[in-house]
Amino acid sequence: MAKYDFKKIEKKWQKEWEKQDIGKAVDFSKKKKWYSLIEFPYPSGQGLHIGHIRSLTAMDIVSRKRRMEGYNVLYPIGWDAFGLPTENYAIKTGVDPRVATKKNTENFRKQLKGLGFSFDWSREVNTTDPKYYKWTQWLFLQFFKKGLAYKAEIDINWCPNDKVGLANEEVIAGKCERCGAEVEKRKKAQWMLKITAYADKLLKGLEKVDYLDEIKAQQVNWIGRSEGAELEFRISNSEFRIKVFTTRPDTLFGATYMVLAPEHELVEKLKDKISNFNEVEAYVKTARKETEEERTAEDREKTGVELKGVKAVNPATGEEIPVWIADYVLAEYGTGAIMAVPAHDARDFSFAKKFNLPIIHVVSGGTPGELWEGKGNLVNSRKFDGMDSERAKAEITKFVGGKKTVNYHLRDWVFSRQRYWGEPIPIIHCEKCGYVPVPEKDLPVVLPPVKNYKPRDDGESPLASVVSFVNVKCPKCKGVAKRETDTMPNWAGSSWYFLRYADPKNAKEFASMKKLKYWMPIDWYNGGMEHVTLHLLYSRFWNIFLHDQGLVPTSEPYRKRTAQGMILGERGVKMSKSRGNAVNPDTIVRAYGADVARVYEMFMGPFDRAIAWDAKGIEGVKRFLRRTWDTAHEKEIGKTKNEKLERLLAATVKKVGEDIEKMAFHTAISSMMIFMNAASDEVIIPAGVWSDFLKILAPFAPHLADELWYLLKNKKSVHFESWPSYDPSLLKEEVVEVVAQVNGKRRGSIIVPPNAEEGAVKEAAMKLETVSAALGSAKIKKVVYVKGRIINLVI
RNA sequence: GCUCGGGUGGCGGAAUGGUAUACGCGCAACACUUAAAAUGUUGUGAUCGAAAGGUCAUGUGGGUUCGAUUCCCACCCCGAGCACCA
Repeated sequence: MAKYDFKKIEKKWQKEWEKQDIGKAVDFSKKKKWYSLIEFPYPSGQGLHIGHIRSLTAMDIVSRKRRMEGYNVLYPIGWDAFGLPTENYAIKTGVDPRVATKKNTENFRKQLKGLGFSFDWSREVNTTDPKYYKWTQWLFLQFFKKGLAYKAEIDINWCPNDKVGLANEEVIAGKCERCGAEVEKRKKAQWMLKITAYADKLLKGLEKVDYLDEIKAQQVNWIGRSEGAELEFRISNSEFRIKVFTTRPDTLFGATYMVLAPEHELVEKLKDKISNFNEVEAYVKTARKETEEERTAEDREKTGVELKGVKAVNPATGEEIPVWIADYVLAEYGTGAIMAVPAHDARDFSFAKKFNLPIIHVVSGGTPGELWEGKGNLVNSRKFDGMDSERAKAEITKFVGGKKTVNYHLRDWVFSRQRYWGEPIPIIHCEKCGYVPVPEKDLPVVLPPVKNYKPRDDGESPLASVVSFVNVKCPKCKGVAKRETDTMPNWAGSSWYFLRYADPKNAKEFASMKKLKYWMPIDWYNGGMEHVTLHLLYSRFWNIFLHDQGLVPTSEPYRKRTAQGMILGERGVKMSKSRGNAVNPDTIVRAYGADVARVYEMFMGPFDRAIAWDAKGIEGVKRFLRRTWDTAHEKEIGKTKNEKLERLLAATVKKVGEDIEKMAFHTAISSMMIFMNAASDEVIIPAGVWSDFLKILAPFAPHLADELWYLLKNKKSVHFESWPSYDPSLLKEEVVEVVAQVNGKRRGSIIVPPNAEEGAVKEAAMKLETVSAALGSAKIKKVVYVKGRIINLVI
């Protein structure tokens, strides 16, 4: 018997599949369509990560099963190739990112092909290809034309040492990742996308999609919808008013002071009235310098300064209350100002304690003088006394002429990067005409070559140094104008790549409506947990927006979204180069083969849970596949009747089919192992049983399954076969073991037909010595009989 | 603090109201071998027992039930995400 030579087999079938184009997705096929998606990888210099295999294998299994079920399947692949690591590599070595990207994608392609994934390679996309990013730019302009892309002064992370604007992920604990210098905030005009305009749609859309609960929860959390009221407070002896947002208008009578964010515009406007303005100014300055890290640190002592000389009037009581500034109030949220109700808000409470501000209890519950954030009936609230707090919210809002409003934690999306390796933002700035979009015929705005990839000392992108790129004619007035030199964040290309897969070669549109109508929405999207907030939210935002413009057929892009757990290093810590515990996929594939690598990664544990790599565990899977090979060669596969095996096969087909849909791949594999263990005990295996087993094994271990399939003298690949069905009557056993219990405790068991009647079973059970011993002379009070399971005698 | 997961043998884990510990790893004994590896067979939660069998075990404490890993209540611990969001 030939040895299981996975190297030879895997190479052979990979070549054969390429020839037969088994991953080919056919546009407009009459078959039902199925679209499986994985997050397209970032082609890093390190090559494929062991974790990629887990996600890609899972969707490969689903895709292969769907093909066998008769679907026309789209399972595409591409490269999310813009981004920092390649750019940093260019800065360090001077290697053109285009060159590095080409090399890296070639390596990734080779690695992925070596794992036998059934991608439609003809639809490969690459976000750094001008033919691709032409449309990323075009899509940005659609946002611009609808007023959803705008420029605003916002804070960026600035490294004073490297003189460079940093991406959030480059700021580690408030310090520059590269040089360790303390990161500062700096104002810079940035392009923004108005995702907040879609907050409600992003929230509502979640109701009709099938995402893992924790994924939905994270999205909901991130959007952070909060219902409340906007109330106005008059400032004494002044025409100014302070607007506040509150979720607790019912506590208005307990508002004993107000707080403005240090950045609040009124601070400057009230300058003349503020007697301690020097102190105030100093506080604002420190607050501005503080890093996000410091400002939001846990258990931080509250700080603040009173605006002396300024009083606000509580609209409910008519009483004057002091106004403070403090950094616990955020300028970007709500109105940037709050009414402080120390008795019923933890933050206001600790602030009031520190600065000796009055605490007035206005909702019953808790102890007066102490914090109470729960509901109750109003007290100390004049005519509202006794009213329950829920109703009082509306009544008091009405009473003081406020209005109901909704606020979101979601912020607009900062869409500018002062970086080289990204899509140039296709905008021209003209003194006369303002921001003018680059005309469609001039797209793409191609990223020009540069000598130095490092952002400039003034914080501008290296593109700002390319004179021929910057200086252009205004498309509108033909006067002198300057090109935008900011590039897009790496989220841009990944916000719509799934649309391009439907029509990847289209030179006239980002994708044709006809093809989008055929393929969208994505039926199943799997990826990492680390992308379920931002990437998922951003791409949903783009899709919903494009749907509103009539450019894509569905509002939500993903019908179903799941996430795999991370693969950790051997002792359960994160895999990393620095820890030296990273497992190299190439080594694994070379030593064990692609099929073992695939099956092992699916067998390790529950798919959605993080799990530690186990060098020993992979041996078990190796044995399983080798045993399958041995069985195929040693046993006679032929004409025979074997009811036991037929029953087991039926149960296995059912289990594997159901488990794939639940992503319970590990139990699917364990049930195939059980079948194999039984099959290897037989001398002759019925050919039909063996064929069906190979079919259900095929999505998991596609190479081995095909090899053994051809061994049976089949002419076409197992991957063109239909997913097997099973005879449900085979699942019914002819005899069953019924456990005999006395008072719920197992005392023995009896073998009976599945439909045996209670009387007969009871009689048989009582004949058991162990049962009669347990019963003794006691009287049976009750009998609980569950057919095929248990009989419980209660005494 | 809030939200979402999770806690079961030496280890990864299975079982979603009905035989707890499937499957795999590890370990032990045996067979094959000059030997080792590989392979195969058998065993493997703890504890008492020569055995038959008993008792105890699914984070902790309570509850519902004939019966709870599974359902309910309270608590403890671990992981992930968010977080001075008014």
